[in-house]
Amino acid sequence: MTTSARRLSPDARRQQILEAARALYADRPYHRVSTSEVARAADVTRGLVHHYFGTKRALFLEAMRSTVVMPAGELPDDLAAKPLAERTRWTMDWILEGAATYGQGWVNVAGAVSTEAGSDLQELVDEADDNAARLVLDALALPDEPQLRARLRTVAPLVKAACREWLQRATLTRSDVLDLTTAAVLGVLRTAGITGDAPPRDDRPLSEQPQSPNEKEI
Amino acid sequence: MTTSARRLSPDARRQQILEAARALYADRPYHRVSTSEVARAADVTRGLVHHYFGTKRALFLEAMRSTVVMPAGELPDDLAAKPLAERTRWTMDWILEGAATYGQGWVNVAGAVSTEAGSDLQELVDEADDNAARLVLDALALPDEPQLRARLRTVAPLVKAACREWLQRATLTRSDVLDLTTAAVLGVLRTAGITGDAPPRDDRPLSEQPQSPNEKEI
DNA sequence: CGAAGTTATTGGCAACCTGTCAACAACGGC
DNA sequence: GCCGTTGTTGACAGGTTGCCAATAACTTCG
Repeated sequence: MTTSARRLSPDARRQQILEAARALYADRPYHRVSTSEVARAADVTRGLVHHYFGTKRALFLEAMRSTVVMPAGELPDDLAAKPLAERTRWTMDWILEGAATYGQGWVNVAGAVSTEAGSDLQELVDEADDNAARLVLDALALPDEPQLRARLRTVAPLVKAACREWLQRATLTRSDVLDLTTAAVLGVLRTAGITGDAPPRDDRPLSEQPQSPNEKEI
Repeated sequence: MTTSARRLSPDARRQQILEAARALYADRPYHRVSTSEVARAADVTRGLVHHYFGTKRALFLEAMRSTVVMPAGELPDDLAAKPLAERTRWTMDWILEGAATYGQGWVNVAGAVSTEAGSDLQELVDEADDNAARLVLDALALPDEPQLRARLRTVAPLVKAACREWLQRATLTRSDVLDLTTAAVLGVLRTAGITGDAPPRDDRPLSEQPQSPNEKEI
């Protein structure tokens, strides 16, 4: 309840409004929170909200950005020598730890509905997933090749879905999710020729699998 | 331009309006399509739209439901005898085939942004993912246990993300996605103790993996 | 210390949107 | 052809967004 009848530094005001918006969007979706409400919650005029953020959508996006990004803690770096499987498991455990504490927002924001391809929200979530992928690559001491990162990006939504099954539906336990996500990451990495403890020579586990039914390229 | 000045059967009108809504929502998000526009596109009055669907949100959800559901084609059932890995690969290939043709909508609808936990859209997407999971279980001739289905539900968003990487970003090829999703499904199944009857080159299961760092139950 | 300049903040205006309802008119049955 | 049924319309009320000129708070300078 900061007394806010008077003048404030632009940064402070922005922050104050953003905080109010975050709180409101935390339990109601976009189209059910009006700028008037945000303004009232921040104890300012509606005009001021538009003065700082221009449009309601911009405010929403900026409010979301802070909850979507993975909370970057520091992971133990003493596991550089351990085998890939173990490193992966540690990393996933570390991510789950973050999801359980900070990640209410990160888990809930599962993606974007936006048949429109270049949606603003889609971009935001994609950015967050890309960050998560890069983060995992770094934790596993793997090279940051774009193709490899693309593969890991696809795992991010799986992790989020698994966390929802665990935290919201309680259909899976924490160790279930740990097993699940670890297996997924390792499986995906293996398709990129990364098997960890095996020598860098790609032993192509999928190569000996049956031919695809309708194998059209691209 | 169907002449629609005159009376129509309720079903026909509903369908007509729904189609118009689908077309509009196909390239613009919810909050940027007004009911007036839908009405104009359907060549009816705005009042009629509300008469049939009550609220704009209801119209939106009903329009989405048709694009979110996986197009259920028939899969070849002559692979009952083949090993699990091959069955999985066939199934994923079949899903990718559907995604490439019908699934523009299914792929784009990646999830729901809705910090609000019980969002209507979230429910819709969850329902679709659950259907997909059940579908895969059926294709793989696996028992439909709730726990197993929960695990497979988490793979659905990964498949969608992979399809987006393939179809929209072109960062992965079709066979990349096929490898990726197959590996993910197999990995996830393995965590449920399903290794495929025969021991198929099951190199390193999770059993001999290192203990979890902070293994807190639930 | 007072005046002038900055600029954060306000209040209200205009356009739009959603949801509702009574009135109208097209169609089918008798 | 008349009449009841019902698909369809037009308009009204409340609420929302975006914008802008006016105002007032704070700072700086003479």
